[in-house]
Amino acid sequence: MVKKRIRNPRREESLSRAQIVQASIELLDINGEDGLTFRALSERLVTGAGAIYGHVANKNDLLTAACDAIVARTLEGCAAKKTPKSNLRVIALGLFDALDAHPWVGSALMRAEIHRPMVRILERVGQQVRALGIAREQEWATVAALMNYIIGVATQNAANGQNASKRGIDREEFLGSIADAWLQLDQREYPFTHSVAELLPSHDDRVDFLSGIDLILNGIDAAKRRQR
Amino acid sequence: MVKKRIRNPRREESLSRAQIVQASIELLDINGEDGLTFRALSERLVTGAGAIYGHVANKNDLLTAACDAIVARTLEGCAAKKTPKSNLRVIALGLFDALDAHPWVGSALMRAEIHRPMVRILERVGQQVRALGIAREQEWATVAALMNYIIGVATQNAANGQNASKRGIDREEFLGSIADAWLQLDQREYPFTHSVAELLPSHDDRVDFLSGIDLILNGIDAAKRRQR
DNA sequence: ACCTGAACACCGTTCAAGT
DNA sequence: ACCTGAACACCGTTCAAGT
Repeated sequence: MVKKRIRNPRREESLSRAQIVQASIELLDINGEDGLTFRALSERLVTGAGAIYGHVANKNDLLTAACDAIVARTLEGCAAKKTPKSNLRVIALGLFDALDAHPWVGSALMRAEIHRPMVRILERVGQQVRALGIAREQEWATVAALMNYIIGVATQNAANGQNASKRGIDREEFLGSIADAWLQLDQREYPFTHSVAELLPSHDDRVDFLSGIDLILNGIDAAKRRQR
Repeated sequence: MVKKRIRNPRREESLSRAQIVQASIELLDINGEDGLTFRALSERLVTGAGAIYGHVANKNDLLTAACDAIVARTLEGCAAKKTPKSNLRVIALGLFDALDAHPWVGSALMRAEIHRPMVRILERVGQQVRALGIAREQEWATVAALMNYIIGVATQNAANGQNASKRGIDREEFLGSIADAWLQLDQREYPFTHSVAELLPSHDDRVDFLSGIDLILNGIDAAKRRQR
């Protein structure tokens, strides 16, 4: 008896890159970084794994595109309508919340090279820093300080939330377990870590995040004062 | 004819975790992040792949341990003997150079959770920030700003160097290719990015890195002045 | 007790075959 | 021209078999 291979019929409408990117975002939101595989993706799109390669160069390209879509949407929602400082706070908080909602974006953003999504953030932050009117030689370092602070702290915060929910506990409980680990370290070797361990579980992430932004903005003011 | 399975003789001295971590560092230095596989590692250690699991929980544990070894060695070389500000500069530059020499450390450091290597850096930076004598409520944000700046910028710099050498060009040429890509963006949508593109290839990474550190330290001074 | 290495259940990516 | 899906060359991890 000959086995008859039954091949699924050809899909009627062709795939689009936007469709693929949107499905990727959904998979990443549901299952995190590991949730994005070509098998899961082709199943969700009801197509063959190979078909995706017609619209996307490889997995890294796909992850970058998904990340870029989130960043673009987020920044669109942050109109620059007030003072530069207040605009910077709005951008920072917008990204903070976006990374919290899509925890995989943080690590995608930090993956090597200065990709398109990074350039979007660079441009938005850079415009506002320039509007502050500081010396050109200081601009680059200032923008770098702000961007790294925003992305670094927001990514860490998102990872904390994700780790907590993965273990079925809330953020405070999760931070408490980290604090416990810190308190087990040798007190003489780790005095600073010991002393901040107690504060860790109860601190308000968004408030602390914003006060760090203000700290850097104060540094900018100090630099401006000095150059006069 | 019966095939006689020839099994390699049992290794005489047992494996140690330190040996495994050192071999991992060597693989990572040679071939980057992808260079670390259990097959390559067991070949280098002349053992079976499974044997490694007696000393290491999984691949992530192994990568963290390798990263931790580099960070620990680096910080040991940064004795805190002068003023807090100057100590912070020494620590920052030490990490900058270590990540440049081992480009895989940056991404390992940024991988989720606040691991041991991160705590080492937290402690060193925290001690010096505390010595600056700022208000306790500001400490956390200050330390976060410094740590994220140091790790973020150093990681980006290391990735640039690695990407350049991977493509057989030098750092300046590589940054030049990024600048070209930036100049292709719509000038009206990306005015800031356009205006800094020219400066990108020629800027001195270490000098810019240090001036960012000073910017944050200035913010600390400003905060201190305000609280008096 | 600890190592050995085949086996397992996955990956990303390719490409002949189909429509 | 574009999709389909088996095949390929890898992974990390496990575990029966060996010493």
